[in-house]
Amino acid sequence: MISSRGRYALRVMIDLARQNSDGYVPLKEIAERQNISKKYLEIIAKELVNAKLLKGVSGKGGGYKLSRKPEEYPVGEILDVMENSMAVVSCLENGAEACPRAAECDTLPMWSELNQLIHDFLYNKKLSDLL
Amino acid sequence: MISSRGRYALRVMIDLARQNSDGYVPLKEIAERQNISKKYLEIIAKELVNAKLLKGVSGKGGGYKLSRKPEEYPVGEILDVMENSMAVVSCLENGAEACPRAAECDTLPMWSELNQLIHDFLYNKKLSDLL
DNA sequence: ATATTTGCCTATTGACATAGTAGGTAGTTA
DNA sequence: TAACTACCTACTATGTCAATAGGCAAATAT
Repeated sequence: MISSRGRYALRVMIDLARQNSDGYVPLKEIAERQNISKKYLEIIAKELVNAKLLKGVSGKGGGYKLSRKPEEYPVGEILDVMENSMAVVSCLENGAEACPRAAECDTLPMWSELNQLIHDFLYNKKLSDLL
Repeated sequence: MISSRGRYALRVMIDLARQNSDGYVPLKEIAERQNISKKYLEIIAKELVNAKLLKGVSGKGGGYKLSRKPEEYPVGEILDVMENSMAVVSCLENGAEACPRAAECDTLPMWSELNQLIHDFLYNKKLSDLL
């Protein structure tokens, strides 16, 4: 299940893509347009900056802007930054310890297949497809 | 993310399908074979009985058995019983209150599409495919 | 009848993630 | 120097998940 953080992050990215100004857009404006608590969006924006998906500049005239063109953001990448894990089962999480039952597990192939299906869907979909 | 409850439920169903006896299989045996706490499996088995996926009989000689043939259990149905929600976003949950932003939501079509993809995958896959 | 087996019911615990709030610090421009 | 803006740390409330514990009820074998 995609959390609020992930969904909000997507809305911030969409909002920024729509402003398509070369300048920086303050979070206050985004929060008002999207009707989301600015305080909460700060957490989200910070993580997007850490992951280099956004550029942030402090001070008067500062704010956030996209660091790439909208066509170059896979939706899945944005969600991966925000979500704790996008894997369908915990044993397929990135960095999970190898399951001792893996070789005999009757369901692992199914989970892998589903995981791939979701991954492909979300990485083929681009931010520009949501504008 | 599929929880332990969902994964364990699937293992119980697979185990029962493999015993293919007409009699009832006590949970104690399943718990030992699958190496899962019997107490915890009781919770899971109860829910499967409530949903009519299993038949349970108390007393000596009692236990559980499948109420259909393995080919007639979609994996998705088993998981739906155990998981709180299988929807990718909360606004698509069964019985969710209608989101006021639905008409203008830029991401809803994508979530619906992904939701359908997952649903189809899990309902086309049958318990018999996991044996 | 009675003991044994087995499912079922209620309650509780600890751990963890999520959603959100609050207040303050530091950087940048006018 | 004033105003604005991102960023940092900490806290709280709520909910879900995984698992345990003890006892009751049903059904059978002896």
